[in-house]
Amino acid sequence: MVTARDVAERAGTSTAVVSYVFNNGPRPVAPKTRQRVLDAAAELQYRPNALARALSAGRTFSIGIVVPHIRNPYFAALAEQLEAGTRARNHLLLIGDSGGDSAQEQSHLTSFIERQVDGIVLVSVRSQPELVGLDTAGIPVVALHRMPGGSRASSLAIDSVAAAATAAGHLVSHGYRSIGVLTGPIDSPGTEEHLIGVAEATRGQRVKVEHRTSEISRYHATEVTSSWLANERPRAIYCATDEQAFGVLFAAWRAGLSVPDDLAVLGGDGTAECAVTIPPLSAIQRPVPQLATRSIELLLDASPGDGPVTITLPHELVRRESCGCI
Amino acid sequence: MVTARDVAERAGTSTAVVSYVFNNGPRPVAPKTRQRVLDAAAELQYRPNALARALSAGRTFSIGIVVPHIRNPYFAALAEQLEAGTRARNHLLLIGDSGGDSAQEQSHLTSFIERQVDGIVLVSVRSQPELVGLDTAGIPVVALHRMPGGSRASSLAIDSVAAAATAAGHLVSHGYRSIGVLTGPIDSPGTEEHLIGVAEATRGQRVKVEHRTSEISRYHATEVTSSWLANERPRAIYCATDEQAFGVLFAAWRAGLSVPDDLAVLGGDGTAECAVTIPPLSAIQRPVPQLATRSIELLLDASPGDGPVTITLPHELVRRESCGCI
DNA sequence: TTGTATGCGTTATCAT
DNA sequence: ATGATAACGCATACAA
Repeated sequence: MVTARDVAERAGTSTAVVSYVFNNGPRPVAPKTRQRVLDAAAELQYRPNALARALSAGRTFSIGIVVPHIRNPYFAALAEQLEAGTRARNHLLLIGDSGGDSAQEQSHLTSFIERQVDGIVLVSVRSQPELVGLDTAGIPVVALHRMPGGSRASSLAIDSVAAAATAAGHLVSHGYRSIGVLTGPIDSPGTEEHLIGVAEATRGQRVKVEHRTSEISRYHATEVTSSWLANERPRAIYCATDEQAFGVLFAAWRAGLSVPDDLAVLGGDGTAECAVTIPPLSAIQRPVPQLATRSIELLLDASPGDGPVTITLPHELVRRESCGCI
Repeated sequence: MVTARDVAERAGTSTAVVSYVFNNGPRPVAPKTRQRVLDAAAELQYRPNALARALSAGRTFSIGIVVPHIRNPYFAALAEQLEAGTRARNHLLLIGDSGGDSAQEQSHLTSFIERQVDGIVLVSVRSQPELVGLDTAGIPVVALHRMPGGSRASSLAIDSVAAAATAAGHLVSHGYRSIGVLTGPIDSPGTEEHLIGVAEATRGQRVKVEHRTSEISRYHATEVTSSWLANERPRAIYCATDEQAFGVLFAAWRAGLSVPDDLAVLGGDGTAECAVTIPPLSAIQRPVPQLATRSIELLLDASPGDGPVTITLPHELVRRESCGCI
């Protein structure tokens, strides 16, 4: 490995000057000296050691994100946006996949603490994440869903109750009188909100609501839906996530049902993939770009003093063919 | 931050002993002392600083992967497997998304060098990646596609020529006499091999072969395919990647064409998603688990001395409905 | 078995 | 403007 010392020797100067050159400060360097350093560095292919730099400077220029499943298009989109955003600010994004498992989630968080990330974006599998160690480590956290009161983490999310109400309301306005709701496991973040929202929108509407859960996987959603459709099936299904909606679409096709004529379907994330499903999927759209941008701002621009904040972002209903709109 | 020194003080011992305890060596520690250290560490919620550890030990326990597009299910699957594999070996996986851009790819590689990763898995956007700096940094690299001769990187891949031949041969065996081939950009890794393989399999078969390219994106593939289908369309299309095949499926549906009756489709990755597309997608299947496992072995278990290796893994044709098999 | 002291590569303070 | 040097937190060779 070639170090600042090697560069200094070759340039006939000291390591301090090498550091000044590569950081544009904090001390000025004579143009001639600077050039000698740059030349020496180029010839030696010198790359500053980010570890040493971080150890000395006290920040790593990295942030971490933990998601339940990186193959879920919504989380992949989130990771993609976050990566772009962090890169634009010269930071590295560390991605942790919890596989929907609480212990693995904690293990990633611990790993991030050990690696001294400057901040963490969290999509927890638990509705009441523990966040053990994060506060004592002094690492800021922003969760992309509601957090229980008194939490040390900031929260940046859409209003899931309102979103579910929007979705259910839209299905009702299509005239569908029996609505199915497919969410993730009972204790996963958002499930309760979705149910409340749907209840609100259908109250006094003479609409039958039925609730099912599946893992947040298109494959498991397909399984669950297949048996659902085989019996007394709803006229429309609102899925808490796109991933599950994809599974519903497939199950409907397998069952020989036409979407939206026999069964209307609504997704809950509004990922880009919705535009090319068969048929294109109407969905509640989460503002991924804002989610990413604001997460980064919250993490990187927060003053040490200020506590956790709770921010609600607007959602949108994107109408495509699966609900019967087009 | 709580350091080893804090733990040592509280346990009434030295930092050396704290280190011995946390690393199970290299010196033994008396059970009683050990327990005191463990207790102190627990009470203080001590987490060893991975940066300092890495700086001192000379390895970071991390490996990096650079892929063109993390939202592509094949790369997402790769990342997922790799992450599981590295975690099993107590390493962290750093994921870099090049966005299909050569400069961004290099920028990620540089970032990985600076962060002193122990190894790099590369899926390059270029058929002749430059890998500047990697060799001088002494970081082992394994590419998941063929590399030009004389490269410093190992190569771990299926035989794309044979895979394409398998695919084209299968379509021919279905009796399709006009076959379309949709690959990524001309200079992307594998494109040439695919064309050669298809040519081999169709030689002297009185089969018409037509080649188109698109970005490796389902959306762009949809665009390209739509105009393709509008004119003199092929009876079957073999796509170099699943991502593109998904776009073809959608374009066919949009055009009112039935798959496989009007148009047969074959994918090139064999991701899990193929099982739930409409209709399910037949595809060449890449051995993602082996790709991941062996990459990790190559990077982590290589003796300093041994040079780059070239390994060919077997592929498989998975028959589903899109080609007409079921 | 345990403590002391040095080095890892960088930054930044204090001299010069 | 630049050089010497002390941290940063941990691992380990060397002492005891």
